[in-house]
Amino acid sequence: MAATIDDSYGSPPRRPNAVTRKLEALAPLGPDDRLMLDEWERSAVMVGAGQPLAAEGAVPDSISWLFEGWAAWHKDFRDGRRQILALLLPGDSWEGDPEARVPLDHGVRTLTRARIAKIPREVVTEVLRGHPRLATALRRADLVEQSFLRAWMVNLGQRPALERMAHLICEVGHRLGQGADVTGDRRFELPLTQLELASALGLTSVHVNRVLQRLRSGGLIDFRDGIMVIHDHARLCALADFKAGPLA
Amino acid sequence: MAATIDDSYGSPPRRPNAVTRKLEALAPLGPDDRLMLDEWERSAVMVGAGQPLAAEGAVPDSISWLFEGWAAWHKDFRDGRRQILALLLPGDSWEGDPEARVPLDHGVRTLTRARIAKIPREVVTEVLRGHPRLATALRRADLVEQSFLRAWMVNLGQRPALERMAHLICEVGHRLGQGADVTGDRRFELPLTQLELASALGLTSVHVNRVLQRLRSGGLIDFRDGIMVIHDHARLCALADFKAGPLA
DNA sequence: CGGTTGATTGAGGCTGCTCAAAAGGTGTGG
DNA sequence: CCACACCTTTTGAGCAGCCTCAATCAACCG
Repeated sequence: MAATIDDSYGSPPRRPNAVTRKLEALAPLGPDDRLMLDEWERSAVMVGAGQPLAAEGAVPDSISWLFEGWAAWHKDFRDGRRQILALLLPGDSWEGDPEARVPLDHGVRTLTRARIAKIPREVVTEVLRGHPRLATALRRADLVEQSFLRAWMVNLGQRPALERMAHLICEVGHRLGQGADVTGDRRFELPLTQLELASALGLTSVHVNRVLQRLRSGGLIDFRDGIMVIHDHARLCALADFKAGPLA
Repeated sequence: MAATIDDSYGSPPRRPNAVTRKLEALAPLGPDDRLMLDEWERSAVMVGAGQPLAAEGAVPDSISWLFEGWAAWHKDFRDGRRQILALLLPGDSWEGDPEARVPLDHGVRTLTRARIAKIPREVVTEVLRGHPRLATALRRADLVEQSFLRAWMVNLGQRPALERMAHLICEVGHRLGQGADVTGDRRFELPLTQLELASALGLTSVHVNRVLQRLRSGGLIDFRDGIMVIHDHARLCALADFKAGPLA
């Protein structure tokens, strides 16, 4: 299952890992940078689905990279409700601040099985000193992430459910599919239950279900067994008012 | 009008400017740091209410500090709708990235008359090199801001209108009133129209009006002529499920 | 004094929620 | 191999929070 996440677009074997691919899209890297990332990848461990990676209130002492699988930032309420603040896709990192020792105000947990490298803060700081291009790429990655957060906020604040869902699908498709072929259907794994989608969108799972059916019957998408197929990308983006950021 | 914003708690004259006050609350500053901030303040200019400070798509070449008055990040829609993403209060800054030249994905505009210092990026970078405590304070300020953004997102995604409004009031009161006396009413300027509140909360101005009336008739607050009075702070925070962040 | 902006109120309707139940899938134990 | 529990998806009925449209009123301003 998890192994197919990175390969849903049918690329050649032996390609660089997800982190390298993501960062290379943001800033040119040198061979030394790539070797460093490969070394980090070697320290990655496998974690099951639904595992907490960081609890609200914890003081992070490391930065983690997601080499494979999905995770999410979230805030939980006493009554069981949950808001997903951001999705973490292969290549993403979290616990981003390299210096200030501040407790987290949100939790992080895996959504699928995931391969994760946890690098102590000091090591990252030291490595970045000797790898300026890597540092630039990471800074840009942070900007991109914040840009997604703002778009997500607009989504929650301003869009009705149908468009909100369409926007999430466009965002994920865009983040995953930088190398997608534009003709024909786009297809990717979206390993979220309807309940998790609801937590991300600020809706109930019942309503998510009905919204997905409307998108399906409109011929825009298909979503079954964790596979999202976009039939009409142009119309979906128009509906969602989706605009790709300047960097991402 | 604007001159009273900083003085609504009736403090002695000649106290440090808003930026210094905010940063000192986050990390200890030295006399040299304070002098630097005073120097920056001297370069501040007055800007009218409702003026754009940065347009979506612009590539920022400076970092700006708000010494007096209010401003907001926002995203506009074609149809005239607007989402306010964050409020900027006296002491806050924006266009925060010191390096990457990335176009803004949101606009910034004043909500009131405001006094603003615009410092070129290179100057800031150079100054921070020689003022490590200032650099620490600014990094922490950035963390606090991101924490507010996440809380705002939860607000938009999960809370019904009444609680959403209560949460915004608590947040603003908290950010403004670090030195407030806790007994009796809390009172501060909230120079937003109901339409602007609606843009911040993802509601219509009509509904904002009704929600304010409910809070008023419940004895929780009073809001007239841009002055917010909190009668029952404990109940308001409980209603809003407001928790102050670890730093702020 | 007319024009504009913001606050307020009312009527009516739709979106999205709550409550409830059933169906399909999957893993577990007997 | 079946029974059972559990999770996810799906469907229905009814309700209410919030929106839309519209009009009125107060305050300010040229």
